Amino acid sequence: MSLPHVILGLLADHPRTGYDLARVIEEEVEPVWKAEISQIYPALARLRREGHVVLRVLGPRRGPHRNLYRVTAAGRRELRRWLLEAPPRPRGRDDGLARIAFLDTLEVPERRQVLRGYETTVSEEIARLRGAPPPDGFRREAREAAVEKLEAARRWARALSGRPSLASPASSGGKKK
Amino acid sequence: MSLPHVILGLLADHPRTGYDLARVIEEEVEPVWKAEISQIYPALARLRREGHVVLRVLGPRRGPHRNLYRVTAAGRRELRRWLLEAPPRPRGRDDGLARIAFLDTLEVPERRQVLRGYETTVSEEIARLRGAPPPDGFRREAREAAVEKLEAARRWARALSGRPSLASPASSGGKKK
DNA sequence: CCCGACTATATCAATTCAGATATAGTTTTC
DNA sequence: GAAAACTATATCTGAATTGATATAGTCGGG
Repeated sequence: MSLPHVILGLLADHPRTGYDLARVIEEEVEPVWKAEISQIYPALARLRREGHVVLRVLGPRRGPHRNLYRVTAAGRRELRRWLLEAPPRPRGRDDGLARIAFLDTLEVPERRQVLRGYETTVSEEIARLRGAPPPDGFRREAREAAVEKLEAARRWARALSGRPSLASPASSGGKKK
Repeated sequence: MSLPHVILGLLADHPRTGYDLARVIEEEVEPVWKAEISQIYPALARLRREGHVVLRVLGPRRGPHRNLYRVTAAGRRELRRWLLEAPPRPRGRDDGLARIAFLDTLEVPERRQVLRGYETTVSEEIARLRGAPPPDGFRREAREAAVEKLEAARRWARALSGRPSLASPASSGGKKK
């Protein structure tokens, strides 16, 4: 849903090849959006069909031929339209938290183990993002926001696994049927 | 990737129908994982093929016939295996933040508008989750974690939109690349 | 000169996900 | 007593996403 617009946003800066887009997305946009190279070529083809980008082939004078994509005026309009549109509800999907949601079925020591595993995964991701060179402009801000979210998750996990008892939290309101 | 395991986790509690699973996922698991009803039936069929659940048909004595699914011992083993497995790196996809990453291309007043839009969307989601009756046990904890993440995003958005200047952030301090 | 690494474009199959639609009985409401 | 809403199962289309693979040129070492 958003990939074509992420591509338009990157191309708004300056023209790029598909391969280049894949690299920039991985290095600079990644925590906020990600895409495999195999997704990018079809997306570019579609953007081209819709007239949002144009393609210039750089002949194979030195190197393999390169397809350089450039945003059109229509592409910039579409980018603008998308930016001003209200974002959809957050997707909310977290493999790590999904595991924690079903911790009831494990013994207490194993619960601790899973929580530590989640904490580790989150910490690794934070370190990875903090270690990488920060992008410029609002791409940096957006990445920062993603890190803040991860740090909130880590704080939460630490607080929970630091609790003396990891008994199944009882329902405070009593059970309904 | 995780949906079959979420289903196993819910069935570990007690047997349920597909429709019931859809309802519980939406009401109790949602911020952490979500699934349309159209995803659940195929997932159940596959779990059945793999011997992780069995199906008992409740004849249409009163009402339409209901397919009640129950976890098998193999299903519980698979659930346990998945719970103890290290979670993958967080997916990191956020439509709202993706917009913010490309704010450079807009005029300053519009940047503020987009930030407010993000803040609103996040706030609405928090309110929705806080308003709904909390689930039991670790499902409640996991939802709480999801809310913490959302609140971190909101704090970040507020801090940014409260800034007097929303000029494109230069590589702060750093002397260019 | 060959090997491996890197740049580059591209396709394929498989899965996941979203949205819509079809059917049918039951319960609630006007 | 008819309409509307709810429970319930199920399928279909299309799009998004993932992971793997194929091709081919350039560049630096050994």
